[in-house]
Amino acid sequence: MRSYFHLDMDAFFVSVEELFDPSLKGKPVVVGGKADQRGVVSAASYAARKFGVHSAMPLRTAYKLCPQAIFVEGHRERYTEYSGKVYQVLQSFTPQVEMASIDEAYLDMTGTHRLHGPPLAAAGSLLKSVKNATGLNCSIGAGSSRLVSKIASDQAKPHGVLWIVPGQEASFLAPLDVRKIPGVGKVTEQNLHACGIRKVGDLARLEESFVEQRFGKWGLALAGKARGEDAGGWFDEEIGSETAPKSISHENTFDVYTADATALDAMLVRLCEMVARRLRDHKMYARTIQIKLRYSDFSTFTRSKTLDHATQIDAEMASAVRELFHHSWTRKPIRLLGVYAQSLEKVEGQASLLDENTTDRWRKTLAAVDKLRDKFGDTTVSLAAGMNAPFRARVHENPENLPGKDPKHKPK
DNA sequence: TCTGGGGTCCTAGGACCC
DNA sequence: TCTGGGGTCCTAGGACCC
Repeated sequence: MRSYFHLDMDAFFVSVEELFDPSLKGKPVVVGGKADQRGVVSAASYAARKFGVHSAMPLRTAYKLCPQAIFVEGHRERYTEYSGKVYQVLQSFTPQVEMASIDEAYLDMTGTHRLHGPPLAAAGSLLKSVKNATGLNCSIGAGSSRLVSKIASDQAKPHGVLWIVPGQEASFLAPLDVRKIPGVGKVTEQNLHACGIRKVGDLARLEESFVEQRFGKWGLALAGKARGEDAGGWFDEEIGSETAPKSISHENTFDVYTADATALDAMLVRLCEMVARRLRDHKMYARTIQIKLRYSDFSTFTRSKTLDHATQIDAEMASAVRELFHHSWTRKPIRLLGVYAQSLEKVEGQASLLDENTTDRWRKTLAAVDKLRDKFGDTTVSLAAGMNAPFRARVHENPENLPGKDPKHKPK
């Protein structure tokens, strides 16, 4: 019998902000941006949730529901730092740890009974260790599958522990709404409701053949989940197995919608630079390049192109992106632009369009550019001219970016 | 309700090949 | 020139998660 923990931080972003500003404690707090900004709620404190505020909700809606809430900008670096601290605690508890996102982790506890004792006691002491080391609350679910432990941690919130005794999985799951199953969102919930399926128990009772013909291949996986099994897909993978990224992307929503070709081009190039930089950091190459356009009416289009060789060079990406963009843009004002790198490979494309010599010069140029950006900030060096002037990187004469002006980027 | 940004996975049609 | 079937790649879109 296998044994898993799922640990989930309670209102993670809000709790980290409270560490830096204790006056926020107990108050309705919304992390994500100012109340009148375009954007959505990243996290809401429990006090704010009482007013119906929840993550992914537009900030303006949150303000209407709870005008007295304190709206704060997020601090990504802080969350990453504290996520790392949590990971350290978990690592010292057992090596079989996998962070599933910035604020949750799975632990494979199989065979740790002699070391840590029964699940409930082990989870309780882990909860305390996390609190002591970070000052943050979490909740832990324990069960015989990753899926059951995940659903259990959700039921345990806030700051609780819930162990589903082996054999009791079905009776634990049966009364829960189908929406509690990870992977069942708004649409699937509606589809299930339309068949009269509201509770996990309703789903578990159905014939497999019926579920398969009604919901396709993953309907089968769904039926398995209703019984608490890690059936197929991601849940089946071993805990701690390092996986390389499958895609790398950046997108930007404009404060003011724009149809200005120069501004749009500059944004596309910037997005390419950010994506290509991260490809180089991962030592990966992309064979498929995709763009995303969103117009002011929120209609959204994607266009992609598979290159004959994989690349990690800004200007090669930019030229593919420009081509895609100019073939799809209707010249209406744009709300969002995105650039995506897919079909990632660990090795460089063989049939590069550029000859060896050129490729090599690029490599050196980009390595130098990456260093400059590390030192002076991402916007210091731009290859905005792209293919037209590939080796004339421009250092902006912006005093903000010069050494010594910004204490964050002290020259070495 | 007036909707961010980073991802993963799945589906489905068409091209193309054997 | 009326037309099989399977496999793989490419492309577009969408559901879902945090």
